[in-house]
Amino acid sequence: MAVKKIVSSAKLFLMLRKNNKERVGVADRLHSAAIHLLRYARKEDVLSGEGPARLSALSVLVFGGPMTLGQLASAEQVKPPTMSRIVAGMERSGLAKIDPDAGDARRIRVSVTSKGTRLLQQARERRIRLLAEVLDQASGAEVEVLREAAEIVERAVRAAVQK
Amino acid sequence: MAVKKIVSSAKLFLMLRKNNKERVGVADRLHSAAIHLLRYARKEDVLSGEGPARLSALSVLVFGGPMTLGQLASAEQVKPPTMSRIVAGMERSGLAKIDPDAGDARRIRVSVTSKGTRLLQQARERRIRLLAEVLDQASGAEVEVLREAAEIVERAVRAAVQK
DNA sequence: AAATATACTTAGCATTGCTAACGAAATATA
DNA sequence: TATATTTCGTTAGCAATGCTAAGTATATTT
Repeated sequence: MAVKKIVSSAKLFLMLRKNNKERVGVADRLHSAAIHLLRYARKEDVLSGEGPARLSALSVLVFGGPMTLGQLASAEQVKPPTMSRIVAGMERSGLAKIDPDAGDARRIRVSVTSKGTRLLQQARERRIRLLAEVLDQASGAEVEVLREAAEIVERAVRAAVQK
Repeated sequence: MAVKKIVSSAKLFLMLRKNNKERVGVADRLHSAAIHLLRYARKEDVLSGEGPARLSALSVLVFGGPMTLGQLASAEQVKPPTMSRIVAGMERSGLAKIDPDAGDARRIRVSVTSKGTRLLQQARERRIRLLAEVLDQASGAEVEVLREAAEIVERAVRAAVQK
């Protein structure tokens, strides 16, 4: 089968030999599951009238508080020119506002507006409601497994990014 | 999931919290974890020289076999014009080839080339290797939780999409 | 045979990613 | 102090990827 052919390529074969068999297989499945989950969830985002990059940046601002453009770019793992345009778009839409930085005139301070907070809240509700409906397929025990898995992934990724 | 659409999103959110607090909370965490996981993994994809949409479509072709453009668009949850351009790009890059459908001259049959298979293998290796490194943060028991979680998510999303 | 439906393409728009090149401000160094 | 370097953000321009509207060609239905 095609799956077997793919996984047995040279470098992955080495990893299998290193006792990492379980981790590689899980990484593969996890990757696939995350893709399918988000692809399904993003259907709802269209309703907000804003693109995915703006919604994601808005989320960082709402939960992380005001920050400079560079910090926002770094948080979103995007280059400064890209974030510059995303912030400009959010400002045009009235979702964020820009203020000069107190101590450094090169920097700008980006913060979310009340409209931005409202819009993000609605978008989050829609996505999460949709995913919660998906989880109706799962038993209580399975939901508990998913809760633990989400925490494990968050912790591991946070450690990897920081490294 | 019988939910009246007349209810405002705020009230609906409260309803869900009341009736289904656990699932909504898990949906939220799962959503966030999936975003962070994929954002981290996509760093590696740049090395392939192809964009995410082409890599993803290529993956569908490799694992699902040759199919029409419409089937591919449906599998990727994208509209036909979008897939039309993605397929054209894959053909220009020599990753896929296009043949006329035997029984219906309106359709085109898209299949992966050996170059496409090779490129996908390499991209998969990079992503999965990176994620497997991330999983080094996790214990054996945690990896097992993740394996189960991936299966649960795949099953639930597949059911939801089909519905 | 004619009308309708389906499959795909083309054209045109917006968003989002990048690099290169620029300006302004802060910091380091001579 | 004066100059050089570094840092922060923007502008310009390219490519990819999402969409809708509209067109073409082929199948299907009436």
